[in-house]
Amino acid sequence: MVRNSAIRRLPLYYRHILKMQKDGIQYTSARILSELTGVHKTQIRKDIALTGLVGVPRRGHCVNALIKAIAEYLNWNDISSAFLVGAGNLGKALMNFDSFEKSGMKIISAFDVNVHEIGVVINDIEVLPMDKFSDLIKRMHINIGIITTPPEVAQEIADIMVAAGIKGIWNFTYTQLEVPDDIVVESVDLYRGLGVLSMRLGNIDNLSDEE
Amino acid sequence: MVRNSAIRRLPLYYRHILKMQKDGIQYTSARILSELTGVHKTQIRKDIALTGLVGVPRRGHCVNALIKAIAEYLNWNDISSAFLVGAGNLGKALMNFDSFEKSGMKIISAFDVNVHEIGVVINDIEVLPMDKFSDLIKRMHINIGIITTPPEVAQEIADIMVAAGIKGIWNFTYTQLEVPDDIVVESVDLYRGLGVLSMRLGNIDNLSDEE
DNA sequence: TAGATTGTTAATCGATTAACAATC
DNA sequence: TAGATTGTTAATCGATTAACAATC
Repeated sequence: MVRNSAIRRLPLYYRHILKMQKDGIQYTSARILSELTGVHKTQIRKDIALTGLVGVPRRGHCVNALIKAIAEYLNWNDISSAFLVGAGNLGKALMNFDSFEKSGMKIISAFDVNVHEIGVVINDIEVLPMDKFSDLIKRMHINIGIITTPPEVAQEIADIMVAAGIKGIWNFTYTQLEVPDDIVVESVDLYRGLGVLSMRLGNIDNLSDEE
Repeated sequence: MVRNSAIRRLPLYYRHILKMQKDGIQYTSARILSELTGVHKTQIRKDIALTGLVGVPRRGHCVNALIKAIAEYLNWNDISSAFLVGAGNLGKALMNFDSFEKSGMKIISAFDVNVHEIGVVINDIEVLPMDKFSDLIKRMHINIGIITTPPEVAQEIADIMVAAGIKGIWNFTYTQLEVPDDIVVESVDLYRGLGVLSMRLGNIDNLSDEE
């Protein structure tokens, strides 16, 4: 079983390597990537090894080959289609992220229950009424469901998505979704990061008070 | 040094305990929280111990005391003021999150370079021109800077924030910010999660192909 | 060749889980 | 009392880092 922590580092390397390609650099090494990202060089070697790419001693890795290997490993070449549910500001923000397509995902349509949002087109993505969701998702080959609704309805939406045959859910609410084991769920819980920020800032204040 | 991983779990318990309070439940236990969150019960005991709260054998922990202890530990009681830079959709989405105030942070003003956004008021937060940023931040007691700009300008904004005396940065771009050691940075990099989702979905497809 | 880098194995570190005495 | 839960110490697990032979 490959560890998620390794998979999470690969997009980081990827962006730096992409920049190197743009700058016309042909070869890079674990040492260089380590300096750029702060990740230990042995870690980087192991992560690259996951992709199956073999490097050249004394020269490092070919930038073009690295890009290809990482994109292939992360399955970023064949793009999954996604439906987004909840076309509020957060939903709209995601619809505006063009570069998701470079990361293996394309948002095809958005859905909302709010009549004021229906018909709105953002970045070529139309907001449709929620009651068309199940019908459309079965007809099209949609793999990913994105949930940007209020937390109270997240589980309900997830259930609808699973019933419609979705394979992966990107959940932007703090609700912990209950889904079958074969469904991949990736959650972004903003409050957890905010806890760290708030807690660490509190410690700084307390320290200076003690001086 | 307290581990970030523990701090990240506390907001999770907090929400479940808050719900218990709402439902009139007076006592809870590590076993119950474990069932709700999926976190191991010993882990939960250790995390609660961090807050300094002592439980009652055979009964568990008092819900009200737990809420108080976690909020205090995460420093969620004294609310830090924040300035947000980048009033696009993502920035607006964050401005609309009222519940951040319950998590120790309040967004006071937003800033943007786009003249069309200036003057816009969202959820009582006004969007001001970026050139007023440094002046205002020095006059008010602002601890947190939120970056929801395009990634290319994130470092520049971070530099301005640090120069203006900000103590913590919540970074929503994938740019890896370079800041002095005493600045707390919490980053939300959407692409890293998308890598996991895409990669795991690819494996599912491959597995079914092999059947 | 000399030296920088790879890839891998071993050691360390930290986080998670198991075990268990103490307690009400 | 009996039994469920706490809090803590010990054991395990996994991830990170160090060490080093192989290579061009």
